[in-house]
Formats: sequence, C-alpha cells, structure tokens
Amino acid sequence: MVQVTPRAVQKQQTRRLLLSTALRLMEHQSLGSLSLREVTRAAGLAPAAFYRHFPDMDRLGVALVEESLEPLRAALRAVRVGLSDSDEIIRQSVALLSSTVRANRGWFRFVARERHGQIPLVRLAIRDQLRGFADELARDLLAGPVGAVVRLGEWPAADVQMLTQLAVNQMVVTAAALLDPPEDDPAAEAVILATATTQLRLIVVGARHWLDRDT
Amino acid sequence: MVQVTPRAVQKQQTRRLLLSTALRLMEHQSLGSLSLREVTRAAGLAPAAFYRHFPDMDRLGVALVEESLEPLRAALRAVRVGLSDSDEIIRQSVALLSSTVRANRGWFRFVARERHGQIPLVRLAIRDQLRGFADELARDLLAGPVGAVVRLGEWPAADVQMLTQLAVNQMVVTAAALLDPPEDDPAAEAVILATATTQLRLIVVGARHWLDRDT
DNA sequence: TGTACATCAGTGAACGCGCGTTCACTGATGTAC
DNA sequence: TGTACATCAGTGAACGCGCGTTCACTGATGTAC
Repeated sequence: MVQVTPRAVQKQQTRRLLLSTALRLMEHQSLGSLSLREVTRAAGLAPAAFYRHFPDMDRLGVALVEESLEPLRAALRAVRVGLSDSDEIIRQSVALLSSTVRANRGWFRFVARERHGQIPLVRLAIRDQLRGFADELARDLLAGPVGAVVRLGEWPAADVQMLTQLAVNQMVVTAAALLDPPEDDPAAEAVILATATTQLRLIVVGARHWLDRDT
Repeated sequence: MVQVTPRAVQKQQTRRLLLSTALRLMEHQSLGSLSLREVTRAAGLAPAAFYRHFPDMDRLGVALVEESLEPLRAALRAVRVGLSDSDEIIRQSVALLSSTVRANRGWFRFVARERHGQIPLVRLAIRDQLRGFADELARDLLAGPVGAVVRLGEWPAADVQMLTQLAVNQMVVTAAALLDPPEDDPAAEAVILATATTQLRLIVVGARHWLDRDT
C-alpha cells in the first residue's frame, strides 16, 4: 500500500526534487562525474539527506531511467495516435522525432550519454527501456496505417524487431546530435533534421521493398 | 622538423605509454571520471610528469581520438580493398564490421562512450573524425562494385553523405552493443550480429530502390 | 479530543582520502667550441 | 675528441579542496490509547 500521510507526500516531493535536480545538472556532465554533494547542494539539502532516498548515485541514475520513461512513453503514444492513414509517414515520423526531443531534452541527453556510459546498472536499465520502446513501437506500427503500407503483418517477428530497434537507435542518435551545442552554424539544426529525414526515408524505402528484396 | 634525438624518441614513447594506459583504464570508466593520477600511477610515472605531454586530461582525450584514427583507418581500407565485385555486399560488410571491432575494441568503446560524453572538445574531435570516416567510405563506395549496384554515381551528393553517415552510425552503435558485457546469454553476441546484419540488409535494400522510390 | 511516546526526514559537524596543480630539484642528454 | 654549459623529461614533496560516508541530533509528523 502506498503511503499518503503528509510526511510520505513530502518525502516523495524531495525524492522528485533530487531526481530533477540531478537531471538538470547533467546537462554539462555525466552521471559518473556528478557528485552526491553537487546534487544535494543544488537541491538545497544537506548531503546526508540523500541517503534517505537512494543508497548511492548509481541507484539515483537507475531511478532516473525508470521514472523518466513514463512521461516520455505517454508523449510518444500521444503523437502516434495522431497519425492518420495518409502516405506522409516520413514527414510525420520526423515531426514526431523533433517534437519529442524538444519536449524531453534532458531525458534524451541523459539517455544518449549514459547509454554507453560508465555505470553498468544504468546501461542495463537503459537497454531494457529502449527495448521496451522498440516493442511498443512495433505493436503500434502493426496496428496502424504504416504497418499496412509496408505489409508488416507478413514480416517474420525478428525482422519487425530489427526494424523498430533500428528506428529507436536512429531516434536516439539524432536526438543526441540535436542536443549537442550545434557549433557556430545557426543552420546546423536544420541540417541535422534534413539528414535524419532522408535517413528515415531510406529506411522506409527499405521496409517497403523488404518482402520482395530478392526479386 | 621532427626531432630524432634519443631524448625525443624517449619522450614520444612516454607519450604513447600515457595514451595507451589511459585507453586501457577506460575499459570500465569514462574519460571524465579518469584521473590524471590514475593514469600516471598505472604508467609508472610521477603525476607531474603528465604535464610534459598534455596540459590536462581533456587534451589527452583529444589526442587519443586523433592518434587512434590512423591504425583504424588503415584497417578499414585494407578490408575494403578485399571486396570483390560479387553480390555478397552485406555478408562482407558485416564481416568487416565484426573483425574491425574485434581488432580495435578499446578504441570503439572509447568512441561509443565519449561521442556523447561530457567533454566538449572530445565530442567535437570524434564528430570530425566520424565525418572523415563517412567521407572516406563514400569515396570507396563510389569507386567500387557496391556503388555500381545501387547506382551511387547518380545520387545527389547529400544523399550519398546521408547514406554513409547512417552506415557509420550503425557501425558505432553495433560495436558498442558488442562491447557491452553481453549479459548472461552466451549467444548474445550472435544475436547482436544477426540483428546488425539484417539492419544493414534493410539499408542496402533501401539504397537499391532509392532512385525509384517514388514509383 | 488530548496526551504520551515512536517514527523518521532532514541536519550539521567530522573523518580520512584522492584529487589537480605548483615548485624546486636531479641527472641524463644535447650542443657549442 | 674532450670539456663546459644548457636543456628538459621526470621526481617527490607540498598545498588546498571537494568528495562520500558516519554519526548523534532535532523536531515535525504519526500512532496508540
């Protein structure tokens, strides 16, 4: 049973404060170099208060992976529901990518950085969550107009997984590129989005011809 | 003029020792959390000796990016030269990917981790080098049998860039997946390679139909 | 409702430690003659 | 070739600092009666 006493509510607020503060501080550093004291200092707490919520920073990282997933998953599904049965699969996919990154900058930066970062527990948690994203995308595609266009229902299950993993990978990589200080060029972001669009288009072309690839 | 006195030779050896020691130590941590003292300790030097070679750890990271490129570039070109005019583009591409990662584990891990890591100078250096890889791949493809199959010569230049960047991205991501402790499953590596093979195949299918994608 | 005790989120001081950087130094190597 | 001075890669001690973790504590909140 979840505690709903004022004290328990306050504790949850402090916990969320620690998580959001850590995410904010990681704009310019990795989890591995973020110190417990930095987080509590920025959150306005004594260092020792940290231990009422997490045994160490690694576990805070894992919690960040798990608890950031929910709003992001909701955002992704909401945009996907808007997909009509038109042929503009690609334009809508890139719009989805772009808007989702915009609305979840901190989380994407965190995932891009820690996905291959130094903390094994966090890497594992991210890998699991990305697999979940890919699975969910697969389900949505199979049920929607995009799946119909490329006849996804006729694909071997392993191939569907491969496709959605490729899409999720490209999403994360593109997001990371968008989040990196886009050098001096003010048009850098447009270039990145244009490249991502074309790459996605190539993948969709590949998907369209997947079943007749040997002819 | 390059110095060739015994003293200069010794200095270069020490410099290379620092670089290789740092790369080895980064198997389990990121550059941002690797300390100058750890590197000099593992290299058998006094901490202050570091400053004879690099102003700080960030610059060592940049040097690592730049100086690891050469052997890797040589390895990549050597394998590509072996490509005959057969249709087995994909099998050879994955063999290339797999063998190259095997022969350059440390470097791939470093690139995968620091590409989105916390040190801007290193991120920038890696981005430049990956762009160089993509450009070189584009040149080789245009001149070779693969380019002929997909009529790469008729593609807009931006599309060729997009394709080779996608390939390089996938290479780095797959390499990172291979390098991560492959969980408990002993067949995990085979699964990763199979997925990478299929993804590459999808990309090639997309490339084959790229010019007639609107028909 | 009021009281008396229990819980526990957060405090603040203290600890030992490894860090990056500085500095004057040593002694082998290099150079001018 | 031999000598006398210059260079400079690497040393070792020292510094001040922020770190993670511990501990006894405080005082508001919770609970039993």
